[in-house]
Amino acid sequence: MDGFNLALHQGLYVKDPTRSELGLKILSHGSELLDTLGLEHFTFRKLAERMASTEPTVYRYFENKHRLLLYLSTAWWGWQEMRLISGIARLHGPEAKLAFALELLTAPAPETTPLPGVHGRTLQRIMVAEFPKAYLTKEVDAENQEGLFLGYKRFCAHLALIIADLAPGFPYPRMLASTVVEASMVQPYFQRHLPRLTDLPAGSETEPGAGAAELADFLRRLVAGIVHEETNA
Amino acid sequence: MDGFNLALHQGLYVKDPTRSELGLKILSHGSELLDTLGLEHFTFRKLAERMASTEPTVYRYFENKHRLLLYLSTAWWGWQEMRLISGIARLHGPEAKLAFALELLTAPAPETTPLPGVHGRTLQRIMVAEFPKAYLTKEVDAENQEGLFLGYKRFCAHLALIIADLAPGFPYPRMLASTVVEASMVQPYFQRHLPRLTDLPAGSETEPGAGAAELADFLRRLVAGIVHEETNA
DNA sequence: CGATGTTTGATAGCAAAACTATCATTTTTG
DNA sequence: CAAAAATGATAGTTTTGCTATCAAACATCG
Repeated sequence: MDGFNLALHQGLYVKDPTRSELGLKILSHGSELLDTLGLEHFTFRKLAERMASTEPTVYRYFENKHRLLLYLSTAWWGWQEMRLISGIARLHGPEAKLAFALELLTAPAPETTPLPGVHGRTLQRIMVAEFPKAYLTKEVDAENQEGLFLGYKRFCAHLALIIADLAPGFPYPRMLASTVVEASMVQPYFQRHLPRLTDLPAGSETEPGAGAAELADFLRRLVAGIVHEETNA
Repeated sequence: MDGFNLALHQGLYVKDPTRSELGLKILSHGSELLDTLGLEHFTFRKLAERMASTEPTVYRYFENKHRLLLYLSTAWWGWQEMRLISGIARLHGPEAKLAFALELLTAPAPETTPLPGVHGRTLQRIMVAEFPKAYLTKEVDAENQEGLFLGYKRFCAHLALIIADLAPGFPYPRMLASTVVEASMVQPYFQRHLPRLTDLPAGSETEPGAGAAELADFLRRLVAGIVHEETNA
């Protein structure tokens, strides 16, 4: 069963894109084009053109490009959550679980996602470059009320649980979790575009995941350091 | 001398806005409106209307709203850098310097900035909500080449130096510095809009800087923890 | 003081983006 | 086969982003 275990919040779309060929084409071509052009230059008109379809058709599935981004984000974090849960089920001890979570956050994504036709790497690049724009808007409160950020919040909550398990007395598990997750996204971006802001190796364009080990090591130290402080206090 | 010690890169503007009344009006009204509307809804047309001026006039000072954001960002980070340098000059030992830097990053900004008519709090809110959009674009490489991110990079470099001073053997001082700076921006945003992602107190709207102490404490632990690990290794 | 250059305002306009409406077709489904 | 739903085709609106033109106001310099 390669189906959709991900129950995506229905406020994300006008019409469920996973339930028709056309919808799936919007997702696959949409993610490719979004990755290529970036959210600012991406338009439904260009997407329709690329799909040999029309603008109103795209609008029948998604209210606007911002909702499409939210949809892809929720799919991403839902997938990450799923992989986290199934991955740590067989593990014992919070250290191992943390290591697994950091691996998930830092390694190149698998090509095959729960959204057929959408490549994992593409989705991952979109998340790195565009995800903050999903919540840095004036509509954030209304959209949060609608539950459109649940995917991200749940993933962070899982990580916070692992951290709390690791350091029972630590007062900021959720803050540490979201800091780690955000760092796992922004540091690879800095590595590629503003390399003086990071210590990750400037690596060539063609090797994805270069520096993943260093980044995971850094994040592990971040958590381990605080835990150590805590247990010493 | 309350003048402009901040030499802002001239690629940021078409015509230096600090050298005319009109330019200063663009900065003061521009920052207010940007804060109120957010980058997406902010337009030069609305700004001109608010200033009782015209659109082409605004374009004579800034190429587009993205450059205005870059200008305000550079002013912000230049100011922060200035305050950091002058603040730590009288301090001895990296611990005290770090504490000062974290205070700068987490406390509500002073109202008076080097840009007359631009309020510190307004600028700070703009940075929290909009700054990532300054670098999360397809033009980032070209703009970085132009030196338009020097302000941010320099501030982070200073912090990285303090961290390196604190933990000479630590291999990721720049990554830690940018992680701390980014967290100091995003956590207050989460506090207000996505509170389940943080541990900062949900506080009422009217108290700015609520949770600043907790945030600074968290960031201090983040750095101290890694240092501790390092000196133990 | 008068000529010259710069700044601003006023008006206009254009191409693209972000939608929405309508209606004819095709496809699906009961 | 009829009814309903999905898509395509076409067209149109408003807003955004940006440029062009020209005249009035203002500054400055010989």
